Amino acid sequence: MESIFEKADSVRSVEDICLQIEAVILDGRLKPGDKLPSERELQTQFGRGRGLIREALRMLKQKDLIEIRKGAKGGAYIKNVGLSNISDSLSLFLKQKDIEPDKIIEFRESLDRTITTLAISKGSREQKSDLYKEALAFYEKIKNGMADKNIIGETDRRLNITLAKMAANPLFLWVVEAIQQGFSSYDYALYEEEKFRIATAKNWHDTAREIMNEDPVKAHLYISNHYCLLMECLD
Amino acid sequence: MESIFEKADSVRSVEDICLQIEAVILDGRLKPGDKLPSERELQTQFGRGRGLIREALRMLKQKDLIEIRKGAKGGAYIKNVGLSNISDSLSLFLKQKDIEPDKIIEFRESLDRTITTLAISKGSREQKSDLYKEALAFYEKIKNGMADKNIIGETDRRLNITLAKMAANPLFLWVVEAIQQGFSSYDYALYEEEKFRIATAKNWHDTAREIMNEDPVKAHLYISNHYCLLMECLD
DNA sequence: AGTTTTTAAATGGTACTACCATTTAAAAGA
DNA sequence: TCTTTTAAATGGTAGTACCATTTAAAAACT
Repeated sequence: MESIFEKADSVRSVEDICLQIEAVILDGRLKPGDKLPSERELQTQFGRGRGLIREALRMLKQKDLIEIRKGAKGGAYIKNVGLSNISDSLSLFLKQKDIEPDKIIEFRESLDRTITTLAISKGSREQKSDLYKEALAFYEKIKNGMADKNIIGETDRRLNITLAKMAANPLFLWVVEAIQQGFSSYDYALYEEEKFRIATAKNWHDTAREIMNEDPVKAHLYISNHYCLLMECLD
Repeated sequence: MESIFEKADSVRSVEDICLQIEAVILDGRLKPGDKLPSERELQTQFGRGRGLIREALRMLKQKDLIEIRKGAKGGAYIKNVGLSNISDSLSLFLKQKDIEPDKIIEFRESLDRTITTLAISKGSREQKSDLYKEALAFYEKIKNGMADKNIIGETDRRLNITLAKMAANPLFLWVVEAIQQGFSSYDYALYEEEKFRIATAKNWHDTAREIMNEDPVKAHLYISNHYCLLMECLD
């Protein structure tokens, strides 16, 4: 079989193996969905033992670059680079640093304001009305007593993602996703008591409406209100 | 020796080992600087082969939770959680997604504006005047023909970090550091030609002055100007 | 006694072999 | 043709042996 890799450096073997594999992924020689050679084949291509190959694959998996399947037709498959590992690291970072809730709220609020502004100026009419419909449905459900926390949390999350997508800039989407994984716990608190649950859902509805109306000032007011609620709720 | 770990789950061994080790780090049973038992000792504590232990340690190293040293007194030492792996993942993400420069600029501009606003309202007098002094010195040096690109880049980077610290919120600092690692290249472009180099340094000086004067509106103007220069420069 | 050199122990780095578990696809059987 | 069985490919795990590096203790030398 044709070898796509070179013999690995004798010191820092694992790093070298990782870099070579990363390279073929990044420069497009292997695309998402493609399969790397089997461990035993890589063993011969890199001229290194299987243990080192496995260590390298673990690192790439941790970086979320590959996915490993068992059995025949198994092996390391190239993934679409996602954000899970970043989010993972971030939540680790936040846990260890023990960051205060009000700092998180401050950050998220400013992020939301920026994203909202962008969403209003860049989002399409259709996106805006879709967002509004989703927020309205959410509000209605909550008003009618729907209270499954998992579903509520998931919907809240999806609304945030939808909004971030409207900003038409993947970097904002990245931060939102990273942050969201780190603090779903806080938002869940907001949906614990009925009082906050309804107020928050109504607030989402109001925000989405103002985004549809393309009124950034009012939208920002509702966003502030959202985080006031959250602050109040956390006491 | 007293065992701090339990026998690992027989399926998903590596993940289980990782989780157990992460746990003792996160709940403080082991602090930065402490050493994990040797691979051979972990082998017996987890009741698994050495290969699996090594795979788990690789993952933790990739997460930047531990540092591995060779020789006697070697082993896995707990690290202070940093941002290197996050920045790493981010630049990987950006490379693969091939994000357009103007999206990056848009993101950074809005980030800078927010940070500046916060810096003005939260930063101490002393921090503000320090920032100004640093920006002034930077401007003077560049005017007088100092042109070492490495030093210039480093100074620009430090100014950004200083500003981010004034915002008194570690999350902003995190994003700035992560972004900076990903795109130092763009900023370097700005300091290539003398025309842009001087204009940019002057702009930094103006921005810092307005921050010291606590005038967010003017400061924002200069920030916009900075990114206009960058856009212009990239053509 | 003090300094340098040598040695030994601890530990991570690597290779190799053997076998198990899972998955897929081909072969055999109904 | 459909179902069952079998075999091959591949990742998962264990274990052993040996190398390379680092540290600290022991020995040798002034």
